[in-house]
Amino acid sequence: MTTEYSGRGDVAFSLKVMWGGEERPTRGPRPGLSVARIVEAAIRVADAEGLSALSMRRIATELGVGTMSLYRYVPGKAELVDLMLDTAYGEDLDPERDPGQEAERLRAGGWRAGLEQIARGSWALHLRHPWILQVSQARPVLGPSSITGLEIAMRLLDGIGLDDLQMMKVITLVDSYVTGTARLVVEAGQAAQRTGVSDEDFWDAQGPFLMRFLSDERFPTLARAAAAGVFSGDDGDGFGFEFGLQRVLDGIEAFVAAAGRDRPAPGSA
Amino acid sequence: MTTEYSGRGDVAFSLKVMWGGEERPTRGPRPGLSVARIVEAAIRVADAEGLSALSMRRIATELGVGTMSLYRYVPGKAELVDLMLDTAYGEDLDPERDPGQEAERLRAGGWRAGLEQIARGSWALHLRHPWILQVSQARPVLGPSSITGLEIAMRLLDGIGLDDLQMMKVITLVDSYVTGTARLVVEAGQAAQRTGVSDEDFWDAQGPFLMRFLSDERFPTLARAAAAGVFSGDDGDGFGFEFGLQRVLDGIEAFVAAAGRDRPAPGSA
DNA sequence: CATAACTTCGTACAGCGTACCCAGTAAGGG
DNA sequence: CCCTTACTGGGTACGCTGTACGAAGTTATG
Repeated sequence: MTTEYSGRGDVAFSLKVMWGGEERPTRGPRPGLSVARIVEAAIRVADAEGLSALSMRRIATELGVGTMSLYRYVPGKAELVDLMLDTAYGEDLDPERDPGQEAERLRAGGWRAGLEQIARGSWALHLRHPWILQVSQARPVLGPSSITGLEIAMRLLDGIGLDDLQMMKVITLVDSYVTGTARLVVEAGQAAQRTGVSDEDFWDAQGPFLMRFLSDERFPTLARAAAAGVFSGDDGDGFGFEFGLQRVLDGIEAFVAAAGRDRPAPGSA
Repeated sequence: MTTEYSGRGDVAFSLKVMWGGEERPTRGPRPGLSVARIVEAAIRVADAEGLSALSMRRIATELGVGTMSLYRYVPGKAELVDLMLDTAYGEDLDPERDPGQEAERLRAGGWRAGLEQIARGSWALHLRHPWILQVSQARPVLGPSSITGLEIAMRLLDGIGLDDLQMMKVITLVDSYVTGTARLVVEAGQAAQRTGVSDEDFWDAQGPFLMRFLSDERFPTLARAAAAGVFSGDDGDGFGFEFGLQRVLDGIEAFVAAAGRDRPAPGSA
């Protein structure tokens, strides 16, 4: 389960580091570490071993320093997680291009293609950094990367006939769908590692009970579906990600078309 | 963040208790507790104080027993979580009605209305038991409640022109959307309690940085949207749940219509 | 060169899940 | 009837966590 929280602790600290960068103090010995290096190591550990393996001691070992040295750079684990998140979100952003240019690029193939590309990017990001899904983003700390991503998405949808609130809801819809599905895939993929139970042992244990409900007259539809191979795991479309994404985009497209009929977008007839 | 895992530990035990019930041993003193009472207490604690407050010691205190007594009934915390999940899933199920009857009832207003009702039920369940979203269901332990829910959904969609795999993908799509959105709402709602930072303090800390990007020329669209009140929190439609649900259902409806044209459902012309 | 600012990091503490073990209780067999 | 056996209750202890505190070492400044 997830037990790490974003946006707790010293929010001001996280924000300052994210937006401002670090400034070197003048006196005393040179710092042997940096916030960036700590965040990088933390992401490395979380990627490889999962969020539950991410302890301050583990990060310190990774960096070859004492545990408490980390607290010279970061107020606590909560702030570190904030920084990890914004750093990960920033991976796909080109610092050379501002949000306007990026949105323009995405618009080239139409807003639907652009939205699809954003969704696929987010999907890949979550598969690359599965721990993100375990961070409860109760109060998203608005770092530059997440803000930039949001601006790009809003700009992409701007002028197609939706008002600001509708644009926001469309973005939220796509994001909810992507994260909801990513959760299923990520968790299934890491099940063996995380639970300490191998796939084989798990299904050996479930087997007798599966047989039980497959032959139960109360579950005929499931029995038929199981026989058709529905439960045989990944079919190459990560738990129906592509299928669902197209349905979601279809639904949004219908809405945009209806909104355009009610109130034609500027520039159209 | 989430750090509890379903489907680890003694899976066979969880399944046995879920499907079989407990049998009383003959010798020795009568057990003062029962698995059901422990699960109930655990859910109570998790509902009220969040998953991070759910410790074996806390449950024992709640029940007025020693911590280690719990281990007479449950092999460990992992199995307890399995049982909590299936118990929660079972809340909306009427034990008097079998899946077939329930599906029939849901079909009365058409498959779309039925699916909408399932989605809304799942939505309410997640808001009632927010901790469910923090349990990483890497390997879902197939308890009777989750199986029954799946059978009902499959039966509802049966015969409308989709094959088994397509039906499953539709269900997965709706479920992903609901859980993805529920996560946003639940986490936002419990932010103050969980993070130990009040709404006021949080926004006081974010404020200066919000101002910064709202006046930044790189984020004009966000600035406009913020002025339009897009960020002012819940607008009565839990982060666009209803909006998104209708878009998702629209997308599914279009797909079903297309599938029906290709290969007419049995019973139609 | 003394001082103040800064560094590293060992130790300690409370809380976690739970392994181990012993004491107490009640039913079954002689 | 009582001893054996199976069971329940739960105290103690261990290794893990995040992190508060403070001691010791390093360096730029007055």
